[in-house]
Amino acid sequence: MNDKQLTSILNARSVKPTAMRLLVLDMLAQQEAASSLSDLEEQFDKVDKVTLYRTLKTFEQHKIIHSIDDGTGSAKYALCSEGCECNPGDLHVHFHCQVCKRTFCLTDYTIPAVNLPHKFVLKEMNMVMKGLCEDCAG
Amino acid sequence: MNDKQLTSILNARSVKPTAMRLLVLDMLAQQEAASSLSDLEEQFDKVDKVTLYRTLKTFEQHKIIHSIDDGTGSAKYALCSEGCECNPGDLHVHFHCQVCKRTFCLTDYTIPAVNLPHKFVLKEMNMVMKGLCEDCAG
DNA sequence: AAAAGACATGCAACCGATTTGCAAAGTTTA
DNA sequence: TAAACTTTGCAAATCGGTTGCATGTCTTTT
Ligand SMILES: [Mn+2]
Ligand SMILES: [Mn+2]
Ligand SMILES: [Zn+2]
Ligand SMILES: [Zn+2]
Repeated sequence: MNDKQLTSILNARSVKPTAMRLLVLDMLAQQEAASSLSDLEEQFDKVDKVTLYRTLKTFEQHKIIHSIDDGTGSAKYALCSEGCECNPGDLHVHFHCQVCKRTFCLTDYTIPAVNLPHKFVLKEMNMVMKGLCEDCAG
Repeated sequence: MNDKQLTSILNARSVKPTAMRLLVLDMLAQQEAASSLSDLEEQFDKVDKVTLYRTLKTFEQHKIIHSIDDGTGSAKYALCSEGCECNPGDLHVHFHCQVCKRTFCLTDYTIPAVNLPHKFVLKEMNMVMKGLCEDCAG
């Protein structure tokens, strides 16, 4: 993705397009699986972990990325689709491969509805499937 | 639950019923919501966190309890139902209340099936709903 | 019963992921 | 330009979870 496109994503979410943010956004856009803070840190020649951390926080707050709790103990991050508001209706299932350890957004798989007990109010959901991904299932 | 019942639960899962284990199991049986290590620690007058930790690990390995990753950063534990083998089929949905911070087992709500993309193999699942529990929804 | 073995417990210290504090650098505003 | 605000970098703290190791307890063997 070119600089113009990256900048416009940030602008659309009212996040100032600093050099650092453009770099991080670009890197996120290149990933095929969701990335942890450490994953991203490794892919930079030199970057401050805390700045990266805060950049991700900012992105998350402005719905540029969403964080995924796949149960591994380290949060993963992936780009939100354009116009995503991270509402329960927008949410998709995530898949964590136990072999290659990658976590994928199954963006076409919406989380099935569960009707809760009486009076419970639903605000958020998290659904993670674990097993073998297509590459590892052989 | 009386000592005899607690002992038989442990025996049924081949876990030696030590004084400590009986105490912990009794405490778990009294909870209406899933408990974290710290939750349990607070409820004892005096207990070593590591011993408590290892007791929970042992219980989990022997399927006396299951652990719940509700996304709060601290694992919660709750008793398994009798004869539970923690298979994908046995699994139920969990609900975390964002107000009172309690996490509940919705034992009657099985996780709905999602048919994964071609070649993906499912081994485990985790589904957590978040929002307001019946007490907090008012 | 004494010795040996096996398992359980307690305390200290470590670990990885995340978060905070604070000062320096960079930007925007007046 | 000077003040005000935001972003960045480095150090250090926090937090939940985990490991190492010595001690205690209970069981089995001699
Ligand atoms: Mn996703
Ligand atoms: Mn449960
Ligand atoms: Zn894989
Ligand atoms: Zn509640």
